[in-house]
Amino acid sequence: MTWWWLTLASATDDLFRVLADGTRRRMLDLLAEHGSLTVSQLAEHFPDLVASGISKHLMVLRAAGLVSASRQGRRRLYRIEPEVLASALLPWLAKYAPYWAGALERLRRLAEEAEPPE
Amino acid sequence: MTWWWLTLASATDDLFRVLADGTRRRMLDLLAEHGSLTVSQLAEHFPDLVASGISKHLMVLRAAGLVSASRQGRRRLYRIEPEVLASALLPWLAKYAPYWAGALERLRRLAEEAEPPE
DNA sequence: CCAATGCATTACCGTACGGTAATGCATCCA
DNA sequence: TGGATGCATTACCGTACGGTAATGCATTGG
Repeated sequence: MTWWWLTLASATDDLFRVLADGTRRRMLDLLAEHGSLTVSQLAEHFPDLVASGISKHLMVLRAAGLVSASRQGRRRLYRIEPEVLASALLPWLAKYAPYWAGALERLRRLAEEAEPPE
Repeated sequence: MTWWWLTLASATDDLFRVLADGTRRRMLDLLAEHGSLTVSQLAEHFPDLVASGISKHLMVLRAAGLVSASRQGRRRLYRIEPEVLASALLPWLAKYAPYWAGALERLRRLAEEAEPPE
């Protein structure tokens, strides 16, 4: 059980709760793919959600530090913050790394070949 | 919104929802560390939970395939299934791998040095 | 300048989920 | 063999969370 007046949840805990929602993960995926996108560009991919829904998910992602926002005229540009995701996820993954030696090697090779956008 | 009569959630989605709970992640961590543990051995680490709570979390982990159980007399031995976690998590991680080249290299080196229990 | 655009924020609602209590069912031991 | 142990399962409750609707506030174009 969680209480609002106690912030004992670890950063890792917060992260997994943020990632537990499929819409937010798709938003992260889109931002990882394109580097940065405006809210309306993001919203195009979620026809089932109204604007406030999009906005709320982006608030959650911002609060977790997984994305950052900057004004661009009257639009708002969202950018992914990959290091935040890495620094929260990779330490946790390290506990299971011994089981995954081969798979991690493949993953690392993927990382070398591809280049991030921008 | 999710409806019970529609099982459109992807395996990845299920996985993140399972991992969203800190208790379940600690259970996985303990099993990753020890290889396999009985329910009461696991329960020792969760003094705030009653037995049914422990059992429910283990049910969720079992349903996701992240752990497997076998009878050991009147005890029940839980074992981690690391490949299931890997096959669900690593494809998702691959999308972000380009951002994490260095960190993944460190992680892979960790995997090489350490050996899994049993 | 003033209506329209782009987005944030708030209030509110229903469902999902974590928790406990109660019950039951094997298995072991004295 | 009968009570105790180890665990699963079910029913039930409160909170957290995802969703929409309504409102507001900059910014921009006509």
